[in-house]
Amino acid sequence: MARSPTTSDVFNAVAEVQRRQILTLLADRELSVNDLAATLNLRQPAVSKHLRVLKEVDLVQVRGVGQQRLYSLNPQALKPIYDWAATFRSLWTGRLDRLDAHLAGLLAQQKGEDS
Amino acid sequence: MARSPTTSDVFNAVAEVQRRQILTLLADRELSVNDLAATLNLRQPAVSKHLRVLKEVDLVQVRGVGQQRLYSLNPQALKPIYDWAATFRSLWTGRLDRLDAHLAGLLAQQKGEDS
DNA sequence: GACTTGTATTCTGATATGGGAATATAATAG
DNA sequence: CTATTATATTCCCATATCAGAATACAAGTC
Repeated sequence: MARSPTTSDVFNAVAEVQRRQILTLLADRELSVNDLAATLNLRQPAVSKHLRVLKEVDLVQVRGVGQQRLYSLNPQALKPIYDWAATFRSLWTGRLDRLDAHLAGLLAQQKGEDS
Repeated sequence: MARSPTTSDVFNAVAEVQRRQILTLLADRELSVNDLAATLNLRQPAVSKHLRVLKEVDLVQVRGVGQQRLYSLNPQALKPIYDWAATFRSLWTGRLDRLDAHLAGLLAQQKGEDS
C-alpha cells in the first residue's frame, strides 16, 4: 500500500506547509490565485494545484468574480483537527485528573460526532 | 520536489490514520509493539515502522523493559497542531457576524458563478 | 550454547507526490 | 475576432511512501 492521498482527509491535506500557509492567508481575506502565488513566492500552477487539494477536502471554496477566482476559507473543516488534538490537551496541561479528562474527551467525541 | 517525509514534522507524522490511532492508544497507557499490533490488526513490522516515525518527531518515547520495548506518548509534541488549529477556532464558533459573512458569500456565489 | 520470544531493519513494489514547463481553458478588453 | 489576463490541467521526474516477506538483532530461558 502507498501513502494516503493528500485528498483523503483534512489531516493529509494540511500536512503540507504551503497549504497550511494558504489557509492562514485565507483566514484574513478572500484571495485570488495570483495573490497567493505572489505572497508565497510560488508559481501560479503550484498554487492552483494546492487549492485543488484544499477544495477537495472542503477546506476552501471558490467564487468566480469576472476573470478571477477568489478563494475563501471554510474554517469548520478544520474542526476535526482541533477536536482530535484537543483530546490530548489535558495531557500537557499537567493537571491531576488528566487521564480522566482524556477518557471523558474520547467518550464525548464518540457520542457527539458533529457540531 | 516530492511530498515531504513523514518525519519532517508532526503534521506529516500525524497525517497517517494508523499513527493517530497509535497515539490515541498510548494516551491511556504504555504499550509494547506487539500490544499495538494486536489491537490495530497490523503486522509487527508495520507497527515498528510507524513507531519509528513517531519517535523521530518526538511524539513517543521508548523504555526498554527486559525483552519488551514499552512506548509511551509525549503529549506536548501535539501542542503545535492544537495551537495551529486553535488559531482558526474563532472562525467556526458561530459568531453572528461570521455567519453573515458566510451567507453573504454564498449569495454572491449564486449570483456570480458556480464553484 | 541452543532455543524462544520480542522487536527492528532491509528489500520490494504499487502508488502518490509537488514543482517546473508547456499547454489548455476561461473571461474580458479592444 | 484577436489579444490579453487569470487560472487550470497535463506531462514529467526525482522522491517518498506503506505494507508484506524475509531476515537480522536483542534479551531472556533452558
